[in-house]
Amino acid sequence: MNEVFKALADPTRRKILDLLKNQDLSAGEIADHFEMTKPTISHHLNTLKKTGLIQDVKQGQFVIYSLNTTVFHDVMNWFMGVMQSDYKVKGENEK
Amino acid sequence: MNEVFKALADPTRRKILDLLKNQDLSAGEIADHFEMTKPTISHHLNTLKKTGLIQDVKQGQFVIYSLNTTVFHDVMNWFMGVMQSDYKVKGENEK
DNA sequence: AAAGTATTTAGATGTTTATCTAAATATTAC
DNA sequence: GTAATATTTAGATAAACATCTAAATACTTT
Repeated sequence: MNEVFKALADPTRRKILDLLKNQDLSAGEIADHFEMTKPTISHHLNTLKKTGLIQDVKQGQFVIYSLNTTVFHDVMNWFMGVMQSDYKVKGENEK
Repeated sequence: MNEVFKALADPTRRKILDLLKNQDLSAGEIADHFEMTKPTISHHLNTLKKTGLIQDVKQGQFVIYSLNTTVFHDVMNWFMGVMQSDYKVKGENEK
C-alpha cells in the first residue's frame, strides 16, 4: 500500500495513468507523450507495474500497457476512511 | 495537487491523518504516537499543513491540529477520473 | 523574572529517487 | 544472419527527503 502511494507521488507516473485510462498503449507510445528519454519512462512504467497499478502484455516487439483499477479501490478506501465515511468501494475480489 | 500526493507518500504522514480523523490533537499528542523525535513530527505536520490537508490553531502553549477534508475531495476526484467514473465528490465550495 | 513545558527552526547527514547515457536484449523484415 | 525497430538493464549523478541534535521561541506558573 505504501508503494502505491509512493508511485502516485510522481507527476509523470500520474500522467501515465491518465493516458492509460483512455486506451491501452505501448511503451513507446507512452514515451512519446513526454520529453524524457525512453529509459526514464521505462523505469516509471516498471514502478507502476510493481505496485499493480498497471499491467503489461507483450505483443510482438511491442509491450502494451493497461490500467488495473483493482489497486485503485484499495487507495480509495483509505481516503474514504479518513473522510469519516463508511462508504467502501467494492473491489473485483468481493463482487 | 502534486504537493498533496507527495505529502501522502509518507507512511508517517498518512498515520497522522488517520489519528486526526478520530479527534483533534496537539503536536505533542501526535508525536507520542511515534518513535521519532518531536522536531521530525513537527516537520511532517508542517508538510501536511502546507498542502492544506490539515490546519492548526494555537491554544495557549499548545498547537491543536485538525483534518481539513476539503483537499481530500480533489484527490478523490482524480481517482474517480482515472477509474472512468463520472462520479464527483462535491466539495464544500460548490455546496 | 525565572523555571518549566510545548513547539518550531536551523543545520547536518545518510538514503532515496528521477534522470541521463551507453549498452544489452528481443523481435521483425529483408 | 544482418539490419532496423522496440524496450529494458546497468551504472552514474544530482536533487529531494526523512531524520537527528542543538538551539530558539512562546506560553504558563510561581
